[in-house]
Amino acid sequence: MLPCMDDSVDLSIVAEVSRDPRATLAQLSERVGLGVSAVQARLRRLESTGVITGYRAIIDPQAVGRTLSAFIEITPLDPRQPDVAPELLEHLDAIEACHSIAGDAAYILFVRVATPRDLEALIRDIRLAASVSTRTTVVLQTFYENRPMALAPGSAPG
Amino acid sequence: MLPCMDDSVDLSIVAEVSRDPRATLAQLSERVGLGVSAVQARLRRLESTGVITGYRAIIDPQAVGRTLSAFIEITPLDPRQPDVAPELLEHLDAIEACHSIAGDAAYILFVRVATPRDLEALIRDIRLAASVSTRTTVVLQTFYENRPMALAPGSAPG
DNA sequence: CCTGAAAACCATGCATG
DNA sequence: CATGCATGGTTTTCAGG
Repeated sequence: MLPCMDDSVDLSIVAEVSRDPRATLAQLSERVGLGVSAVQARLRRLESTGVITGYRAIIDPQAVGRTLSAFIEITPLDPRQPDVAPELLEHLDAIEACHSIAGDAAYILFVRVATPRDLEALIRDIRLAASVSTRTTVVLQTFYENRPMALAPGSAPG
Repeated sequence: MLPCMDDSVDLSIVAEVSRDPRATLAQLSERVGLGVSAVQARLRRLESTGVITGYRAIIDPQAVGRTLSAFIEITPLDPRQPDVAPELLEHLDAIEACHSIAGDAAYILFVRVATPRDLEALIRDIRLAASVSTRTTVVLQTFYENRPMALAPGSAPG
């Protein structure tokens, strides 16, 4: 199933709700120039068809004690084994993202922990849980992240 | 300024609003066991002190035509130059995140584009805008991303 | 700092162009 | 598929503990 959008009004709704998902339907409706009920119906369709897959608050990692973040590239020790590493690691909640990549490693993770010792423990857990070697790159400073997608009209092929 | 939280009620609010920022104050208030007004006041304080820095809708990249994502490591051609690359690249809205890292490269970017040709153009733009060399790792599959932070009580040092 | 209540506002469903 | 209205729920503010 490949979710898809109808027109530029949907695109505007997605752009607005992407930036400010707590806006009221009334606010959205005047920003996109449509009645409240119409906006509500479209928003619900965008949610149920999987264009909008969820909502998040963005939390300052410092404020919740996750001061250290890192990228961890992982490679299965046994190259014949199937691609089960992501499932084997899913329970480790320090892992924020997991992608398979075209490069030296098989996967890359983005993780957040409190201390270097927590990072050490996490790496050990990852190695044990998924039987992989790891290569860790520590983040020194985050300039920006979670930037909302810029959705120019016409940038979405049907 | 280092934002910080008072107690476990704030932590619960952050955890809940992180997972579901469109929940009503009434819903939050029964999840954390406090009156609606108290929850509202705390939520506003968490926002104004920078613990909650914003809200986002999570959009299926496929649905908006961003089918290709990648990590781009960049290194300034002139190692003496100050750390201006992040500002020089900020206008490129295909860039979702920018971190400085401890590793071979100086920075790592996470980017989303529509096509390989767009990626090619983006890499050229990055090289020109910031006078950097690049090393690109294409994402083949995203297993998960944007996972909400798990906030166990007591995991946030004061 | 929390509570509770009054007023303004918003979401929701349905009937209608 | 969009609109406008009625209604029940939600947010907001403020007085009081």
